[in-house]
Amino acid sequence: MPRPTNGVRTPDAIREAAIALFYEHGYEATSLREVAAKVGIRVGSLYNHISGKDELLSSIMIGIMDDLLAALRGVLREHEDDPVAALRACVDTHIRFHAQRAREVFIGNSELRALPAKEHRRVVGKRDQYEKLIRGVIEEISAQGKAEVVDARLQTYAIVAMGTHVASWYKPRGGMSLEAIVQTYTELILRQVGVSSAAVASTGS
Amino acid sequence: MPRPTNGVRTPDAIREAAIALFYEHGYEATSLREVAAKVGIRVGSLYNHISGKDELLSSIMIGIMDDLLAALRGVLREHEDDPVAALRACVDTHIRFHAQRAREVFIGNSELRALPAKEHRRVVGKRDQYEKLIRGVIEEISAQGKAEVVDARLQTYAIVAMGTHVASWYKPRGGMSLEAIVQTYTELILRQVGVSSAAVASTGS
DNA sequence: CCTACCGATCGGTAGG
DNA sequence: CCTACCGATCGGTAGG
Repeated sequence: MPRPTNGVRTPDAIREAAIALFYEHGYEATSLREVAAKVGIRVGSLYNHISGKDELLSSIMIGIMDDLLAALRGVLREHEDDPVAALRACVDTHIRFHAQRAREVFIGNSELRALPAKEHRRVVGKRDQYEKLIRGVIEEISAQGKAEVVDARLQTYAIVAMGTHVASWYKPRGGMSLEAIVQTYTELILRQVGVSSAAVASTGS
Repeated sequence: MPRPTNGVRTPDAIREAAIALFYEHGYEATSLREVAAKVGIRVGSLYNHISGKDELLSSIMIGIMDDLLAALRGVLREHEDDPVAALRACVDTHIRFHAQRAREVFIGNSELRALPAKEHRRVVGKRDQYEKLIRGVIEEISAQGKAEVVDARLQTYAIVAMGTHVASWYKPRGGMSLEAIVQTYTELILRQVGVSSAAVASTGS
């Protein structure tokens, strides 16, 4: 029965503290005592909210993948009829998500090996689903003759890699606005997929 | 005075064992006892060859960056007169290096935060140099009017990100040959930089 | 949510 | 290169 003295629920505070510390020092290098200290409680009290350190990591990693998948699915539903517009929306969502939730995304990519086997498979499975959705859009564009696709799998990887990379350097108060980053990357991706100018213009921003 | 009983120098064996374990479990999750066991000695004996766990990590990370920089500089020297050919060579070297030395590259990207401040700065400095070299090539192509550069920094990032990503999935016995991966990524990068077909053809492989 | 404690393991050292 | 050991810290638990 945690006291919500400051308006923040203890489970949320634990999650936020864990994200900040796992991001900054890594999962293995973070002790539950540090997490507890950041929340303002003692280590024993953590166990009223979590079952263990690995479950804390698993919930963060599965949560971020679920949110990412949900965001992509939502965006695809809005553009079922126009794959070029869908690709633009995918890139937009992908880059924004990776920039805005950079810490969780970074954890998701760097701590996979720290997960128990079962949770490892779940996270990898969700990542595969995500890639398959983007790849499907690229193949649709190709099937409509609106792009010159060389290798849909590698071209999907190129998109994924950009997001991961953005998450590693983007800072909200950095030199470049998120809008500008999204716009530039969208342009690069469209070039890379070989979308013709006509197709771009017909759905242009 | 280590005995070279099996033809492998103990320092090399320690380095190889550390790379394998840091890659598989991470730096913090790897104990020096595991490293020693893999080499076939006891933990105390490690200290005849290393000064500490962090120095072991630092030497791996600085070593990989030095090798990567040297490879890129060598390739640039061969194409000083033709920036489009230089870019092709950069991508070739970048992808091959990241595929062939995937474990070290992965460590280099995931364990930066585990480095002492001084070594952290050194590694980041070398990475900045690397990016600056690639960016310079892109800007040269742009200055010669042979490409449509949108943002040289982000386009450099896109190249770097692909290599990092390749390092995360490439397996020598995987389904796709390294040759095919290099060829596809080169094509994608050239598209992305906006190199005109004529310029590509004039230096085509 | 706290105090007090557990066994296990860590990086590193002494001395040979 | 080995044995034997150090203090520190870890994740987790008992009992309140």
